[in-house]
Amino acid sequence: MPELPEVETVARGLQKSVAGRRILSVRLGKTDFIDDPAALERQLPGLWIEKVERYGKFMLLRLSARGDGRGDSGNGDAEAASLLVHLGMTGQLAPCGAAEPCAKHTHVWFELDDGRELRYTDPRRFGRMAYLTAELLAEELTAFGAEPLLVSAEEFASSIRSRKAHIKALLLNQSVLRGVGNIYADESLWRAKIHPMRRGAELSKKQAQVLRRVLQDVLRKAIVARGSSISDFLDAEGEPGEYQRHHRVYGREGKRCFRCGTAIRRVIVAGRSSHFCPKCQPAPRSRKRRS
DNA sequence: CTCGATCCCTGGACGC
DNA sequence: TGCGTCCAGGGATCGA
Repeated sequence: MPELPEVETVARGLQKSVAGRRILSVRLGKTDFIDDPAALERQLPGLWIEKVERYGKFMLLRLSARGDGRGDSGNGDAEAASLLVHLGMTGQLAPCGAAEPCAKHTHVWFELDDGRELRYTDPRRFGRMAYLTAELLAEELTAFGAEPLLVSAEEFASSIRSRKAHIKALLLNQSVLRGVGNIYADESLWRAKIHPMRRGAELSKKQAQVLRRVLQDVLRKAIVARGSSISDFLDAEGEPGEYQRHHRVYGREGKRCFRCGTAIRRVIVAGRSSHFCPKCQPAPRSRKRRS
């Protein structure tokens, strides 16, 4: 399940393996996850992949019509377009030899100028792909919140403490922070000793400060470990990540808390499984019942 | 505007 | 062995 560290891992891999290559042709299978399939087929052939970047959980393949691989001078930038890719739950984007057999659920093939193909595979098709001009891309990206690894303490605290929603929902909300998903939300709440159903506005300044620090720490360590491979995440080289070995609560319902030994519990918050230690992460006071 | 519930999709786990 | 059911979850959408 690609979240920020997994997408960062894939983007870095693709930056190494396909940046500087030219797209010769595009072939499409199922297209219900593509904004405008015809635009891909029409616009991409002939363009160079200048650079692969991450934005939240998105990958941005920066394209150009010239392709000296240097971004470089001149105009043209007004024309610069990007391929936006979201891996959803099960998406994979990786290059391979054009002659290699295709994995099941391969839906997009980009023929490259070096005999390889960049292929997109996604069984559940929760992902998204779109060809966007610079202008449309800029518009698209305004909907997202701060980058978790760059957000200042002040901005983080104010965006959380001004909200009444559950803290878990806020961490998952891409217009608040971009890139955090279920695993890293649970892991950072456990480290910060904050119950997932606490309200954003309930957090003290100190708690917000701690939460930001542990979230950044978890994300950085997960990037070093090349992400978490829970079910089927593989990076652009086809390798699994290692960070699942460091999980403290995610997927550990019924097992002992690493800090206090209490059984880890799971509740649904914001429609998602939320794992927490009932002792280390005390529940908010429930308003009803007093004897 | 804010928040929460529902739905999309497929493969894997599990019960009988 | 096979069939049915449930669950995983990012994000779009809708209603309160």
